[in-house]
Amino acid sequence: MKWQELDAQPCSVARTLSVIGDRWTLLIIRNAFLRTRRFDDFHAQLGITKHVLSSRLKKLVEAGVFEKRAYQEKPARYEYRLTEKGLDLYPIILGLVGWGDKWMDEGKGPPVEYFHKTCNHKTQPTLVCSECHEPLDPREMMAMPGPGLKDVNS
Amino acid sequence: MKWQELDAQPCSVARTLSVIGDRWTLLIIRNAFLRTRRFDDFHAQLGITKHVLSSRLKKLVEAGVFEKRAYQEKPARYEYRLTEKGLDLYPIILGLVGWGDKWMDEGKGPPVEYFHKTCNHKTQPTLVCSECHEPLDPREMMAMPGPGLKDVNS
DNA sequence: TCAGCGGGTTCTAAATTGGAACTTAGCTCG
DNA sequence: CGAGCTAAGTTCCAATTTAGAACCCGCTGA
Repeated sequence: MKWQELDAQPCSVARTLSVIGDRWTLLIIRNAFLRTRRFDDFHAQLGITKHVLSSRLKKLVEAGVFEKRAYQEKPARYEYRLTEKGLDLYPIILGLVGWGDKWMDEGKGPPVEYFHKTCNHKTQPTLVCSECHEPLDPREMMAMPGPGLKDVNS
Repeated sequence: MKWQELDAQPCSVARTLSVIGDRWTLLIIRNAFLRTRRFDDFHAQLGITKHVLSSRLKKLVEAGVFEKRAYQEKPARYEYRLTEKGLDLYPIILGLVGWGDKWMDEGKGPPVEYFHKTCNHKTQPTLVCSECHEPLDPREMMAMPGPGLKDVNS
């Protein structure tokens, strides 16, 4: 399977990965959540080559994750801002953070901690069931074909 | 920055991506959660080349995400099972599913739905604050340096 | 004894990445 | 006036990674 065929699969994981599933993209998005917006800042902070950065930003703008907007004219300068669709990637970033904190911290504790301004506490983001609000365990979940699969295996 | 330097960064996102952050790895893990365990099954289901599959499985076993165990001898046959560390990736997979369901469903509805056996309901996994149990919004969160960062910027 | 299976390895060609140099347009300093 | 600086890229070549197919090995069942 080629990379471009990925978004045609009837699987939300594959479709999501077709947008954000490469080496650099999630690091770019991580920095965007830390308020980085400019080409050169991404370049300097990430150590990514300009070539690759340029192509990823283009792809993410096309995908609707970033919006490219001029923050000045003369000379024209642009910034990249997360759209609503991009902001919705936050749970994925926090999922990555949570796993890294738990399994890759080298015994030193988490490098970054999160504070929830709404309730004024340090928070440990947790994935729960929308119905019973209990934390989810993979062994207690069952995957079933949904409506988006209907016409595929008919 | 090279791929191998990624896990040395004082960032849990980077460290997590050093393990699961490439094209195929998350698809392999997705299928593992759907109970795929054998080399040839991964190969057939994913359309991944054997070369890449072999190298990814090796890497994931080294990282402690999968455990390689013989399920028969004569001839020796192996299966790959998620460890506790691997099972802990579930929130990330569900995060990817959730985003794909919301933004990439092509108007047809989700291809796969999840049923929570504990409470007997179809569920929409949700990321909430561990303290106030409200869903998290990136605009209401603040990232702060944690203990794992101390010695780096001293 | 020979076809088939599970679980790989090896090979070559094509695509992607890294790294450095170059471009473009408008400042700003002397 | 011209030299150098800045932001945001593009172009080029070499090195790495991937795709795809072929091959291998130990064992089995017919």
